[in-house]
Amino acid sequence: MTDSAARLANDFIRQIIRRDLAQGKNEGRVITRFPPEPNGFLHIGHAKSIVLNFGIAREFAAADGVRETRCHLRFDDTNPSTEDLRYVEAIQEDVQWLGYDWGEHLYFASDYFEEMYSFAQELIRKGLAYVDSQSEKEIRERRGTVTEPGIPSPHRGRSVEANLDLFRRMRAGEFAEGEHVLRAKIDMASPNMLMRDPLLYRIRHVEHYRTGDEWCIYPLYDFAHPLGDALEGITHSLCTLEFENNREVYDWLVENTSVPYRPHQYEFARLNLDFTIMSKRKLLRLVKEGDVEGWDDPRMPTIAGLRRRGITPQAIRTFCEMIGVARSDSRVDMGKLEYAVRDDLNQKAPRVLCVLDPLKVVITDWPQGKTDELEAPHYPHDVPLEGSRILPFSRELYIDRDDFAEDPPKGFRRLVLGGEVRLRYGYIIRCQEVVKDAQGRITELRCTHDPGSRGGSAPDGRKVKGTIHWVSAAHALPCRVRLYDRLFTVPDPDAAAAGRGEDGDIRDFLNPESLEVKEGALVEPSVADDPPDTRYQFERVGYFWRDPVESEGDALVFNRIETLRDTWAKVGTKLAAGGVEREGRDAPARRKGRDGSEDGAAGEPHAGEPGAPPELPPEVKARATELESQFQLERVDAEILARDAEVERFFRVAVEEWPDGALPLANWIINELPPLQGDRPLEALPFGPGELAELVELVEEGTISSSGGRQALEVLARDGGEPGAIVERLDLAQISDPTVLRPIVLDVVEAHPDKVKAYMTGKKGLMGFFMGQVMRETRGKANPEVAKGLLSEVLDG
RNA sequence: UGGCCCGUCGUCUAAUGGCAGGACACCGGUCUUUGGAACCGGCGGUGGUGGUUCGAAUCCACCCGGGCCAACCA
Repeated sequence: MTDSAARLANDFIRQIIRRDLAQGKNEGRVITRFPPEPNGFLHIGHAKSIVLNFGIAREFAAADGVRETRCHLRFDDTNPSTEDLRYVEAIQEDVQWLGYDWGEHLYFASDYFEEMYSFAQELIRKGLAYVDSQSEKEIRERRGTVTEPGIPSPHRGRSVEANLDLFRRMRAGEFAEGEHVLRAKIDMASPNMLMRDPLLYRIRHVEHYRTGDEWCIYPLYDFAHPLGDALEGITHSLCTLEFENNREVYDWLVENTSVPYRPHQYEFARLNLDFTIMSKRKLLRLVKEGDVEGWDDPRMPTIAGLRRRGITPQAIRTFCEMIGVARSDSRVDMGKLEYAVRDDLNQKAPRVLCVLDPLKVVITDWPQGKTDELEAPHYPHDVPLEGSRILPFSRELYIDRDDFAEDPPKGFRRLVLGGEVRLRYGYIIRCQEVVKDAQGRITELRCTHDPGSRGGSAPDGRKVKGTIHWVSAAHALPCRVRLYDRLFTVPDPDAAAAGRGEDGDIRDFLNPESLEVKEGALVEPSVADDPPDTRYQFERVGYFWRDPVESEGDALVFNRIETLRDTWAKVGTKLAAGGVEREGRDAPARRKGRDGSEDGAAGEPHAGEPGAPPELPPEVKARATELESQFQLERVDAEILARDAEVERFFRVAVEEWPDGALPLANWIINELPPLQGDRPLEALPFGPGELAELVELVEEGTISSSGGRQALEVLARDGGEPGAIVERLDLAQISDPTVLRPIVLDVVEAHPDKVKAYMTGKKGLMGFFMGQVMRETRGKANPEVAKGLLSEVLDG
């Protein structure tokens, strides 16, 4: 597998969509949405969501059984005090720049205010919402805590008429902010805090950037979001993990209002990237406090920042596909983004020469005033693009200061006194003399050249290890180069700040060296003719492009998009670590690895001790003891059965049906039933203890295999029925006859000669593979002992 | 602490009861007029303990660790 990106993504969300499609849900529609709040700029975490949502719409358009796919852009603008048109515009620009198109499906939650108002009235009429007139503080205090239930509002019992009237007057502007709110009437004792009568509407006498002063009541997220989704016919509403608890409210709302569609919410892990932050609020603060130059500062993780830095939309999309989509909290290594950026630019960036820190080189045997025009290709041999430019070569040149060493570290392949080096596309030169100023600083190198090496190849075929970049002093263009590094000094600034307690501040972990400006850099003259948005590789240095903001007019200001991989810098770091006083080029500039992670974990707590059994209510314990002695069950099993009276009853009735089957019945009830049960109560199952007993007995007596038993149980749990009949209908009778099984076993073995060889040479784990094949062939009907015996007979000789 | 969710190489992510695989990173090598790219090879993982099963990363129980929830934010 050389191209992982080519492999179609199959994350859990796409699996759900495929499943829904296969089951004919939503009439073959796959409709997603990206729902930003216009209260800040989008960042790379949003890019993950954009690529997911728009990517799904694009991808599934061609899938089987699909009638329609699309992805909406919906502004979730229900909070007038933080939102602004300027953000709406910036967000649209960012989404488009990333390469996505919402077509005509641009929506605003604020466009639904009237409809939402009607849904609120509907809830009131159904007795499912009420106007609460407690103060904000009272509401908060009476919500209870995670361990204690809340206290119902004294206004919870208001009549439908009173609620309707009050709500109408809220809208009419008769009340001040905070005087009343509209609340859903759900459950003040719910273990899910969000279900404790969530607020639906609040009064805000604030002008909304779109609806002006048309409204003075505004819906809250929990109310507006599901309704917006439903109104737009969203089928799969994808959001991040922190909204997990909100799903219960979401479902409650779409089930209790007469919305046209029934959308479903699925949550995935938001993106966390090392050495940066993703909170819009915190990013806004960096902007406001001047820590960065704006939302589009190239150090920012914002789309605008990445764009200004020079990163391409393709690189961001690739990155998003590389990191995948899952449900576990994660933190992605910067290296992954860097890889995506380099991989993209390597394929398209023309190569040019630029000297960041110039050191003068005089070619003493080069005639004064003579200029040689060298043709240099824009791309290396392995990039399939054409193009070249002219590189002027003259007596006075500049090279980068760290491409010369008076006292070279081991392995140094660049210029040294008395040594040779190749000037890229130019000549091989030899350093004859080092000129220093009064302070001992090197000011000039005096070199001679090999006239026969024009273009860089030695006429006599001698090996010149080093090749360095250079510019001609008389022709080079002065420029400013901005080198960016990570914004923070620690991988997880939020955690680091939190680790400092109350007054922890992420700004304490800002990297003071996140921007280094090279004022006196010199770039080859050819760049003057290029389009201003050209992304270059400055050979041996990194990828750069002209800063679109600072490069007004002729000013040449370059941003470093990304460094090149630099194995020499790594050697330098290692040498330094080994106590050798040497530094590779740039070595200290980039901190690799997870330094700064502070507090080394001392004294890991030990996991896995058996641990005291959970403290059960005495009554449960007593019933467990009873079960334990009555049926000779293991204590743990007895307790599991006793924990739920309904489960215990189920078990007891089943045992009545089959008195000898207590143990297997307990096993099946404990281990096999729960996953099939889902969230249905036992009583809601389409079968009872009698059927289970019958089924388990069929397994125990060998009529069907345990695998067959599980298959039958699946059917039983789904459709109900009579076990014997199911076994009959599905043809699940166990195959224990060796004469029947043997040919199947032989077939399986013959079909996999390579596996057999591997097995013979010791890979015994393959027995599971062969068993699996036999089971597959027999649809789980093979008697495992017999099959295994046969297999072992064949394979082990 | 109540509820919900999540634990797979250093990192991200597959395997949906049947061979623990890929990517990034790292290490070594080949090649090289970029210490780039490419290519080849290597290192390295199912949090723990029990149980169910012929077979468990996957199902069950407990433990450990992590996340989210007590805004009139989203």
